[in-house]
Amino acid sequence: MSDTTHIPTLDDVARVAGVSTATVSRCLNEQQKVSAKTLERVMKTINDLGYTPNFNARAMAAKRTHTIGAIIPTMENAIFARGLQAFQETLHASGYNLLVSSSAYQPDLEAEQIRALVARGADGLLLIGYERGQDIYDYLQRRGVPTVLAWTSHPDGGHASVGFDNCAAMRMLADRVLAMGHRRIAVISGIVEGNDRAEGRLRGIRESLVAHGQDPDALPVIQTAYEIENGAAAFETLMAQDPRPTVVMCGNDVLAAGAISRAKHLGLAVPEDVSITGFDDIELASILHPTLTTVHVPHRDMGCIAAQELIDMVEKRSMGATRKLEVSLAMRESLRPVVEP
Amino acid sequence: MSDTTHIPTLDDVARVAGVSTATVSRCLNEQQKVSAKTLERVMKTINDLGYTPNFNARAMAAKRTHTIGAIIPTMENAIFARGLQAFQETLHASGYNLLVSSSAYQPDLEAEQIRALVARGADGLLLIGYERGQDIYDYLQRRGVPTVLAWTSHPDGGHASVGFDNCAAMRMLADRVLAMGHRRIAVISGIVEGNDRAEGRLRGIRESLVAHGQDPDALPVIQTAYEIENGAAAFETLMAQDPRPTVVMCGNDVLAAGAISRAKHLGLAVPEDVSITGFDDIELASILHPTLTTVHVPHRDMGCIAAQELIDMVEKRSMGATRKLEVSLAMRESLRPVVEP
DNA sequence: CTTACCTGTGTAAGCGCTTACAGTTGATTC
DNA sequence: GAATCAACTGTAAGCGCTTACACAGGTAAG
Repeated sequence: MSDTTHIPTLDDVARVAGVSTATVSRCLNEQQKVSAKTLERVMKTINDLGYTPNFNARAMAAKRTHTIGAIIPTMENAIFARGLQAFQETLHASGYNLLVSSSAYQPDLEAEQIRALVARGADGLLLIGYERGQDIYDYLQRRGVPTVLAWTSHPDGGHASVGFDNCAAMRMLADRVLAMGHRRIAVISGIVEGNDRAEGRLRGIRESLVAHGQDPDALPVIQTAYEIENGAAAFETLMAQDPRPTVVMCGNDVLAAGAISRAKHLGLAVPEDVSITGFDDIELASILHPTLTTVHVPHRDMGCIAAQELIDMVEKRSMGATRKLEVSLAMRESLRPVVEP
Repeated sequence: MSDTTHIPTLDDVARVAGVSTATVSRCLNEQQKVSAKTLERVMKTINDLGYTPNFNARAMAAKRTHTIGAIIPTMENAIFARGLQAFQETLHASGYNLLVSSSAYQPDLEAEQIRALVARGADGLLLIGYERGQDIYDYLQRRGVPTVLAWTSHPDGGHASVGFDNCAAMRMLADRVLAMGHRRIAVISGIVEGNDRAEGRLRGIRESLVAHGQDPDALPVIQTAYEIENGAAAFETLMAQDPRPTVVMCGNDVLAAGAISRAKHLGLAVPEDVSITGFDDIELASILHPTLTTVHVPHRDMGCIAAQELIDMVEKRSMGATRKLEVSLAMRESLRPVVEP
């Protein structure tokens, strides 16, 4: 046996089956255009030879890849896992494949990955949030790549998007916190720069303060990357103030998990000594001790709808709509009313 | 402005810059073969035109993609996140891109994705575990695709692999559990069928029991998919036995997190009423309450080494070695000695 | 018996790159 | 001054597919 094993091509199949390459191609892509007899013979040959179509050649000739690209800010924690899973499942059901990249919250890396996915021939793209350079939107438009923005709700509906209003959502939670009598609020926020979701959430708290006659500029805020350890460190810093905050509102559940963990180390009881809130309602939120009060985001719905929207744009060249989903509060143990002294 | 915007190709660049396509290609791939003057002019043209090379055409002509594929069983939880992140970073540093798919622990889906990645021209593959059909290994060999197996240590070193001995690792933990006086052990295992890691871990416990003169067949075991909720449900079932186990050993940290959460709901104190152990030492393990005693796996090292190994195999056509990493016990609060009655 | 049409198949022209090979030029050597 | 060579650059042949178009043969309609 020679070691120069030949990888079978469509030509090989055609030759062995005694038909033209066009017919083999039709057997693969448009079976109804081929007679039953020919189809059977060709399929048998394909099997015998162990032939697999070359994806790149296919993409090149057809100018279609049935591939959708998605770029998410991080894969390290579960923030996007559930939504992306639903996105993937919906795509798969319609015969599309998903290619995922992580941008590590770096705009230039995201730009690079967008170009890479487009260069690979992605039929459409899913991006998180709306805040990015106009040049990127121009590029996407020029290349004619349908794009859906998720996890956000674009202020002026210039783009197709599926998400929710981060600001209004967090404001709803802050309203509740204030209604419970909390007046000394501190915040652990994600990095706001270049992240419209984090910015919106923080703004929601400030707006709520204003509506309740509080001074938003007096609000203690620490911005930090979404990692458990960062949440823990920020919590400790915030609790060193005098007087201590009665509640620490976190930009997401991961930061909140860090805060709760550190509270325990510091000998602080949650919620007796200090209340803590999160955002996202990932699985983690309900197994923490205490269970975490947070904003519930319909991740699976978001993923499904985004996929449907994108497929529609790809196949019908439609414009793509703006879909706004409702969020709700998940009231659990980690938040409770201020006790009068 | 017409709406039939043309996407610039290498030909366009060549024409505008007044050189041949070969020269443009050289500017992109082997700059040292081009004169400084030509290079500058071509690069300027590329910029002016906003040209991006077509990945598929490139892959086709060069028969190289600088892309590595990885198929992991799940993206839903963080089990593989850290290792994969390290894998990705190491690849990136050497100019390779990573394509990730999730097989959802389904062997046939994994097979399908292997073919898909090979069809896309992946230069190499990372797979988790060694247990899969011989046909897949044959296929990979025939296509000449270098492959590294990770998260496992293949019994007979027929394949390149980077991992650890799941059986020995879990046995080490079980030895410790037994040394602490526990005799009523129960196990929440991952699904063993088609998962050599889960099988090895379970076997490790049994081997330890035998070594300590216990009957391995009397061990209560529940097999379930790696999800928090499943761990919780299994825990409740196991604790319904009479007499109750004094320790519940879990196949990984995710199951353990579910067990701890359910223990709280049932009013059982951990570790006072029952000890719980995990496996993997993901970030979650140290923020649980109580903190989780588990087996620490060097995920980052594993990812880095796997990447280096794979690149070496791709570029030097080397055979690929078998690398076995050491694991250690992370002794935390959730496990404690049995208290004499 | 034409004419028209439908079904199934083949021919061949690309898709946008890379690269072996073949020049062309100017500098260097004897 | 001819020969040699190095440094660039161009020509053109694919890479493995899809698909517009052409064509053959059979059926139905006039």
